Amino acid sequence: MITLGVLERSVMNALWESPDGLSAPELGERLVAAEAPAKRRELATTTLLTVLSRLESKGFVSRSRATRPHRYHAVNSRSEHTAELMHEVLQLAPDRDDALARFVGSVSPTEAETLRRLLASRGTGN
Amino acid sequence: MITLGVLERSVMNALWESPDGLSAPELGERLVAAEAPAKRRELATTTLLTVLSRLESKGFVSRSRATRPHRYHAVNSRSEHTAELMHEVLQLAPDRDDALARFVGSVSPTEAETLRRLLASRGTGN
DNA sequence: GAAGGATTTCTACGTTGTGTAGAAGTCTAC
DNA sequence: GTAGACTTCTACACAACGTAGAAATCCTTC
Repeated sequence: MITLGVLERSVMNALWESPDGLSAPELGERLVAAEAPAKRRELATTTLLTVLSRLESKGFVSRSRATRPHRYHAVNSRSEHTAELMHEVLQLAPDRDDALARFVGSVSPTEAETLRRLLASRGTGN
Repeated sequence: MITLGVLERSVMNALWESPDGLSAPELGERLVAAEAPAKRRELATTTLLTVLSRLESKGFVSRSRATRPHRYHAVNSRSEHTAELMHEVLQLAPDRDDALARFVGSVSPTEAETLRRLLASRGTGN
């Protein structure tokens, strides 16, 4: 399964919260700001560029070369990403229905309600 | 997130399909049998023991030292494991409801039906 | 249109997780 | 108590990730 390292995840989080995308230097600012003051630390811009390139290869990030500090965007929203991951996980199980049952059995009542509403608005599917 | 390597996953699959657990040599047999004939290949028993130990550290496997070839059991069923993973993924998203919505939006009609049935039998939750 | 600084790409190294298994140690049946 | 089965220890290769300097490229300005 495609998984992300801790820095990669921070980067994605920053991008997900920036609808207009970010340049590498802007990204740097966001990341320091997001860190707990105790362990704030600068990351070299080249470091971020490397990570962004890798995320681009993985298909999580797209880059616009139009402007000079290139701008990077998250390809999918965080919700889409999460949903996709959940599907990947589910796909790995041969006993999908059973897994779904376990999953539903362990969601919070609030989430169960959300699910019900969503399924209702989806139509019966039959 | 806790993720498994490809051999680790094969091992877990074998264990999930063996309610009575497996010893390392038994596990070896299962694994060769499960491989496509083209690339069948023996794994040294020590290799399997290493992997099993690591899985034990990760909490996925328990071992019984009562008998001499130790017996290894999966701690959780595959469905439980899958459901747990799905929860982990969901937990990482700050916008859980949104992620759930995306998820539900992309399940197959059959799965949607399954979900409805499961949610119905769960009670309203209110 | 050449120079200089900003930006990106290339290259590289340390660390960690996983696959792999031999060597060394331990246990049990005889 | 010893041989052989079994386990633990140790080790190495390889990939992914974090990290960043060196080298190359690209605008801007003179």
